[in-house]
Amino acid sequence: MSVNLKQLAEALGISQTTVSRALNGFPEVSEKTRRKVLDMAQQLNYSPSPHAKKLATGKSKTIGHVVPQSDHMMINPLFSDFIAGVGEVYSGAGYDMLMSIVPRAQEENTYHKLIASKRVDGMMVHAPLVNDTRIALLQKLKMPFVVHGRSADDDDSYSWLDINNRRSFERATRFLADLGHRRIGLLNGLESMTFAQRRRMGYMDALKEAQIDADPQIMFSEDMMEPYGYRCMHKMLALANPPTAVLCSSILPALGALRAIQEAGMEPGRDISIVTHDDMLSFLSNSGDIPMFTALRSSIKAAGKRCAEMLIDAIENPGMEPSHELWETELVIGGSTGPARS
Amino acid sequence: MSVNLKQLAEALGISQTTVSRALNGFPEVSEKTRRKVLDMAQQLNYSPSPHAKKLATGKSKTIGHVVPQSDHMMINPLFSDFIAGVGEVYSGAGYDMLMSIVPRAQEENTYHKLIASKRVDGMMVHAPLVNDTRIALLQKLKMPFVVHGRSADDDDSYSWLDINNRRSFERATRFLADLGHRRIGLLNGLESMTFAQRRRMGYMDALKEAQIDADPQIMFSEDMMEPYGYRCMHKMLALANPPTAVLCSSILPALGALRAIQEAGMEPGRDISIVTHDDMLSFLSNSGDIPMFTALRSSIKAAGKRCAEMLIDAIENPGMEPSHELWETELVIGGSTGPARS
DNA sequence: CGAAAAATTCAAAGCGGTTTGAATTCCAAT
DNA sequence: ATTGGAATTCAAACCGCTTTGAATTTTTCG
Repeated sequence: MSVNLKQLAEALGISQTTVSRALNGFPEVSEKTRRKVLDMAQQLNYSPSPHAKKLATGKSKTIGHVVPQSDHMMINPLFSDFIAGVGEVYSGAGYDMLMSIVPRAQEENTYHKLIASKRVDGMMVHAPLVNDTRIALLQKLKMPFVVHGRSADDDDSYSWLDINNRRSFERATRFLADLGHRRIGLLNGLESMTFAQRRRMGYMDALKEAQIDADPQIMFSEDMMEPYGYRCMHKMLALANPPTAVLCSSILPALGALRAIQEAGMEPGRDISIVTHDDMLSFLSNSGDIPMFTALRSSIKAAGKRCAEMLIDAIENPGMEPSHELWETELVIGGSTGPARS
Repeated sequence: MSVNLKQLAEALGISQTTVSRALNGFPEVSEKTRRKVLDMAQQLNYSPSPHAKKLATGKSKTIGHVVPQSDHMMINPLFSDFIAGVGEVYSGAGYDMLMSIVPRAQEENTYHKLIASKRVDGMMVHAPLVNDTRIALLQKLKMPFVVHGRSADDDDSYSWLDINNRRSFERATRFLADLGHRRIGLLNGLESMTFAQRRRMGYMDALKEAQIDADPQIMFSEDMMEPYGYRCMHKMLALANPPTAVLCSSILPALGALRAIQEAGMEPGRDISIVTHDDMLSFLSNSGDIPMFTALRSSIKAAGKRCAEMLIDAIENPGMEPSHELWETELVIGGSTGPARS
C-alpha cells in the first residue's frame, strides 16, 4: 500500500541519501535522478513518516495552542473563530495544530513540556494578561511565538498583532458624545486582560475631551457573555439617571443589553443607543444594508489568519526581528444609534 | 537540563533495555533496580522523547479532529464547547489533540493522510451526515473512532454517543400542544445532518398525535445562527395566521426569534411561547431560578467529555465491541412558555 | 590525454526510544 | 558442591528518516 524510504531506494537501485535529497529539493542531485525518484515515489505511493522525520530533524511542523480550561476563553466563542482562521493557514502551510486544554495550574508546566519534548515548533498566545508570564517564559526558552493582543504598550521585544483598542473606543465614545449623549455606559470585558484596559482608557479619554465625568455606576467589567449584558443593562435602566447610550465590548453582551432594552419597551436607536465592538463572529452576523448594531468592526478570524502567517514566518526564518501589527477598527453605522433625546 | 535514555542508563551503570523496562513498568525488572532507575530519572530530569517513542512503538498518543473549513461547524459555537470537554479528558489521560482545519474537498484525503502517517491513534467524528462516508472510511482503515451523533438509526457497527433527538422534540411539541397550542413553528437545524432529521420526526410525531396538520409555512431548516431565528420569526409573525408557539433547535436562533418577538412588541411566554434545545453553551447561559427559555437541555461539553472517554477506551482496548450511549434531554420550564391565548 | 575541479552519489552514523534473543545471576533442590 | 530453572540483565537490531564525510563519476581545461 505504501512504502518507506528504504524500499523506495531499493526499487530505484539508488542510495537512501540521494533519494532523500532528491525528495527534499537539495541542489546537489541531478535533474535526471530527481525525476526518476519523484516518479517512482509517486508510483509506489511513498509518504515519509512524520515521526521519523521529526526525530531526525528535531522539527515537528506543529504549532501549539495551550488553552486554560475553565477559563472563560475556550468557552468564549471568539476563540473558535480565531482558531478557524489560524487553522486554515496552518493546514495550507503543512503545519499541524496541537491543542492542549489544561487546568490553569498546569499551564506553565504544559508550555515547558511541549517545548522540552520538541513537540511544537512555535506557540500561539491568546488573551494576554497585564503582566503575562507566558511571554517571558517563551522568550527564555527561545520558542517562536506570536501574541494575539499585547501585554505592555511599550514592549516590542516579541511579535504581536492587536487592534487599536484605545483609539477604537475613544472614537466610539466621541461618536456618541457628538450625537449629544452625555451619559454613556460601558459594558467592558474583564479588565485583567490588556485589551479591556485599553478600551477603558479610550472611553475615558473621550469622556474627558467631552468634559463628561465618568460614573462608576454605569461602568462594568466582566466576561463578555450575553447574560452579563442583560443584567447590567437592566440595572442601569433602573437608575434614577439611566444612560442614554452604552458601549459594549462584544456583540454578546450587546445582545443581552438589547434584550433588556426591548423588554423595557424601549426602542434601540431611538430611546437608547448602543455601540458595540464586533468581532464578526460567524454565527452572529451583524450585517445587512443597515446592520442591527452600530459597531466597531474587526474580523477576529482574519486576525487569526494573520497571526498564523506571522508565526510560520518566524518559525521558518529564525533570527527574524519581531513584527507587530496594530489594526484599526472600522466604525459601521447601524440601527442601534441615534441622537440623544432631549 | 534534561537527559535522554542513554545518558540515564550510563549514569546508572545499567543497560538501556533495563532502564526502559523499569520506566515502563515491565514485570521482569527487580524492585530494587526500578527504584534506583526511577529516582535517578527524577534527579536527572529525564523525559522521554515523544518522537522517538512514536517511531519505535508506532503509537502516537494523539487523537485527530478534522474540521471542514467554511463549513458551518467550526464556525459554530457548539463546537468549541464540545472541544473544551473533549480536551480536558485528553490531557488528563496524556493524549494530545491534533486539529486539522481543511477545505471540504480535502477532508477525505486528510483522514487518509493522518492515518497512513500514524499521526493519530484515533479520530473523533463530528456532525454526522445522513450518509456519512467518513464512517465507512474509518472502519475500512481500522482506525478507532467515536461519532458524536449517529448516522443511520440501525447501525451499531461503530461507537457513538447521541442524544435522543426524536423523543426530545416529540416531548417538547407535546408539551406545547398540551398547553393548548395548535400552531407550532419549527426552527430546525440543517436537515442534512441526522440530528435535525430526527428532531423533525419527533415534532411530526407529536403533531400527528395531537391531530395537528403540519404546515410547511412555519417549518424552517437552516444553520443554527441568530439571524436565522430573527428572520424566520419575523416572517412567521407576518403571516395571516402566525404560530402561537415555536420550537428552536438551538439557543442561538431562539435568541434571534426572541428579538423579533420583542421588536413586535410581544411578550414571550404570554403572547407567544418558545421552547428551545439548549446545549448549555458556556457563554450563553440559560439558567437562574426561572431560566429565560423553556428548554430541552443537554450539556454538549459533558457529551464531549464522555465521547473522549469512550474513544480512549477504544484505543487502549483494541478489539472491544463498539459502545453506544443515547442520552435523554431534560425539559426545563423557563419563562418563555405559557398557555395558548384563545 | 591527464590532472584538477566540480558535480553526484554513497555508506554509515546519528536521532532516542523499544524489543528480541541470548547471556548472567540467583537460588532452591539434588 | 552441582545443577537446573526462574529471575534479571544485557548487547544489538530496529523504527524511518537526515546528514556527515568520503568515494565516485563527470566535466573542464591546460
